[in-house]
Amino acid sequence: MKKDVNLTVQALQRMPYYLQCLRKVKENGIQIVSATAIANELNLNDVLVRKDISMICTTKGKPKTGFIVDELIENIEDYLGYNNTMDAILVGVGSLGKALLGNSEFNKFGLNIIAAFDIDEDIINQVICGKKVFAIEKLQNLCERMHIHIGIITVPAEFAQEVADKFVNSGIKAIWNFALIKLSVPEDVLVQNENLAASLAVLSQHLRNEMDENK
Amino acid sequence: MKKDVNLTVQALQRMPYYLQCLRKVKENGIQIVSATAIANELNLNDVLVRKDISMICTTKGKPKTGFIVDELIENIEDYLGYNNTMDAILVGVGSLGKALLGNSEFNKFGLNIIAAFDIDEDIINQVICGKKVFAIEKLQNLCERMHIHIGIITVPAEFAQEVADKFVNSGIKAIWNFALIKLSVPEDVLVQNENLAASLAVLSQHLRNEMDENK
DNA sequence: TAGATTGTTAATCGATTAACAATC
DNA sequence: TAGATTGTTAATCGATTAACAATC
Repeated sequence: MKKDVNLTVQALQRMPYYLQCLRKVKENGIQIVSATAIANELNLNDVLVRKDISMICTTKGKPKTGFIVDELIENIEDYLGYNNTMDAILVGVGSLGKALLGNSEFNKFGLNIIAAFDIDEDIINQVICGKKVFAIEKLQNLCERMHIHIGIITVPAEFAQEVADKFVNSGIKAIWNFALIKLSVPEDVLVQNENLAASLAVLSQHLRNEMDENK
Repeated sequence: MKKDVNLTVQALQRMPYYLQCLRKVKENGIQIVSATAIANELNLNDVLVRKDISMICTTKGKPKTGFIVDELIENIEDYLGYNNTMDAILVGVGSLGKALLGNSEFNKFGLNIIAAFDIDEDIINQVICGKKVFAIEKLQNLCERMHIHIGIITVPAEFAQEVADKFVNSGIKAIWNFALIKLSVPEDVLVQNENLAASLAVLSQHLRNEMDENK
């Protein structure tokens, strides 16, 4: 049974950490855990954890004892869709694209990349990590035929919008964008940006502060 | 000349987008741009853009005209440290690690990965994308000798804490963590998590909403 | 001058945290 | 019962947005 609510992006992003924490707890043979314990482990506020849990879990906690670990795990996995995989395609078989194709971990997170696309004749028709690379022209047909709704963009920034347009025309509703560019898409299509440059900016600022302090 | 302030993480993460936008504007031969124009392009509030700019730029905008594109670009690049590279090392030469080693784009963002480490005998001493792979035992010595302050973790989650501990002992002050685990480190060390599972969670929730609507 | 844009101050909005009664 | 934990309501906090005078 899955709760039909929407979490804020912040709450959603905490979920994988809860899951990681709960699995560790379970490995240690513990069957019941309090929100307070989870909060301490992850450096979060305990009320926040309780609220997040109550948003998506059908289970209620018991005062004094806490929550049943197994039930929490199942509820979160259900909510995150880890138990029924989503099929996706990937465009741009460069070094990053290859890495994503080869990342078997994604299956654990409910993502299954079924095929890749590129414009480079040398790569087309190759099989990389068990996934075939097709010519970009075949994208629309394959997406429609296979009812694919997730597209991953790992092409250079200058081609990303072009790929996004193709995605939209092919019925894709969610785009995982690794190119550093703001894509414009219709309202019902979600773009999740994986912005490595932004992460680097955060690192860089911290490092500069550290260096300044030690001067 | 660089302003010595700290931006919020949110503001910091907008910077690479401003930069991308400004470079595009410059390519079109435009020399002066208004905050309003940038805001429209990136779907942001114009006051927010103005505030972000005023935080890190030494240039002031001129009423009615706007800001000088070249000056904005230079200020942002300076602030983000794109003009003086930071040296970094990477641990875990799996598919993701290889992809990061091979990503020549990082140099543009001021990051220079100078060496990699692994425990796999078959990989040690290999040269991947021009970067040599060393045995993990050599990490501390190399970091101290070369004054490295940035470490990248691309090992499986169960080994990540161990690597982080080694980093801390070797004088690393900023960790870019691709493993899905909350690392515990001293207060002065920053951990920037690249949480691909969290991104997938966002995609998954949106997709479920879309599917439900079309039922 | 008129109008567009800047930059500051105040208001809003939403997420997180604090306080506290209810429960086992 | 006493004490720990839950879950709700109110307060806080910080980021974003609105309002508006200053400027070219």
